[in-house]
Amino acid sequence: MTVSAAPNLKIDCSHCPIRHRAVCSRCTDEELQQLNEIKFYKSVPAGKTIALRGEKLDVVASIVSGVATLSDSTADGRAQTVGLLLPSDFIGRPGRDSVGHDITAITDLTLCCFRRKPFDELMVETPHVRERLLEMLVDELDAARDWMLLLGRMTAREKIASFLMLIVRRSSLADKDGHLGEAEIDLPLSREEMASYLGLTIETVSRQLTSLRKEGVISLLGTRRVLIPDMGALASILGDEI
Amino acid sequence: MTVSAAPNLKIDCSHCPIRHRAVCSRCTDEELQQLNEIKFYKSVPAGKTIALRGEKLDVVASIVSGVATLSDSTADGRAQTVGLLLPSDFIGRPGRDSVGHDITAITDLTLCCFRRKPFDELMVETPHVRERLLEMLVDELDAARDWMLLLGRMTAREKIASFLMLIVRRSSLADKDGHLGEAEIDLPLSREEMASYLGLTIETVSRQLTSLRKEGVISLLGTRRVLIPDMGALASILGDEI
DNA sequence: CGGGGTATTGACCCAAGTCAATATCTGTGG
DNA sequence: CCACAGATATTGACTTGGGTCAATACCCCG
Repeated sequence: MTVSAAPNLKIDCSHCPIRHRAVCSRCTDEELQQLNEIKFYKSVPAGKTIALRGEKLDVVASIVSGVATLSDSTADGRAQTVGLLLPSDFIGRPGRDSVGHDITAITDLTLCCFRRKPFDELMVETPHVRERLLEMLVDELDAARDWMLLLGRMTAREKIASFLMLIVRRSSLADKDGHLGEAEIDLPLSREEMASYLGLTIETVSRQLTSLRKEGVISLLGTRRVLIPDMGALASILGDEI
Repeated sequence: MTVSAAPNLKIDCSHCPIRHRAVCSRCTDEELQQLNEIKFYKSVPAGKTIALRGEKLDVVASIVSGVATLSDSTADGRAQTVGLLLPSDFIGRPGRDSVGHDITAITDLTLCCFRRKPFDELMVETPHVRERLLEMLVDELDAARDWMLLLGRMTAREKIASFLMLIVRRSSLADKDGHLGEAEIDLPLSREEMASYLGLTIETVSRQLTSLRKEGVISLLGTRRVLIPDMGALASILGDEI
């Protein structure tokens, strides 16, 4: 899944799989050329902590492939995943040189990195990057708030259904909707990671998946692959009647 | 608490109580003058819905005084407050002309408003506004994610303690810290609104406040006023040992 | 001083957590 | 290719924190 064993090999932006969604999506060919000159790829192995809350991080990056999480935890160690970073998502907070939450590679990652200084300079000159970053930030804020509804008010069953729908939505790389018939997805997270993201325990995640399977809402093809024969049935769990 | 019965009376920016925290806090005198020309005040009565999710809103605003909330709800009506808007906070999403979540005035509000179009134009010209808005957005995203930890992992007791500490932090207008001895605050929210913000029910909020009172961690002076004789005791509920 | 909203308190219940026992994958070395 | 070990996932039995339902109490404000 990673682009190459040679970590610093650049692929041309025009062939980049996240070209149309990432922070560079609005750029002209000329602007892409500028980005191309300062970018560098980096591979991160699964499980690696990229940065801890408060640490300095003098690179920003787009996720080209793989999955990372943002997480926070209480003083006694209870952990909550507060953000899921999928391909095209951006790592780094504009205007801040430290990270707000722990960043962890869940799978092997390929990152398209920029040193903060040249990136910030470039942001001043190329409004297309600046505007897209602002837009992505606003989207993330909305998504975080939507997730607050899930964490604060939804039942375990609704949380699982919401998560499956999120993965369906994000796993079709193009944003063509549809998704009203059948869908088949690979879960990017283990049961433990799902539990952390949904504010549940492993056992409850497992039980709810089993229960949805027994009701025929989903089929489990191995432990990570899920077939959803009817997205409408899943949506109706959230009361979104068709 | 509102500035005036005449809603459109402008006060001069240099005397504005939120001058040093709001979106205009970085502005030079000259830039303030520009803002001053296009701003207008508006009063909103307590309880009024300012906008519903998805609605167009062609003004943006800073809260000068009063409290508003952002909220979201499930199809069957369970509601979660996803953001608390206090004086100096900003209403409106840059680059979007619709709102992402329901906005409600909790108390009477005084807003410092700008029509979106002239504000957007001004943002292009005055980097100080643009940068401050970006910074505020990043802060809001961090705060939303911190709240996800509260909603997903904290006990009712910890939620209440966190909320009280948040109000202590925000109610001292200046950001001088300290807050390790005594503090006395006015709760800006009713029990119901607190419950909505904390992902609890009214009854649980009430019971936890009673329990903290019985233990001497807080004193309730009437229903809205809280005396905290020792902030350290409150902080230790979150495991933040001194 | 009475009435509607707001808050507290009590009794009971249940969804999800905890603890514990298997079961099932996955990868490694014989 | 199989056996084995460690990690991951499932399932069961039991507990519990916080929800629900219901009865007061409180508190402004006309």
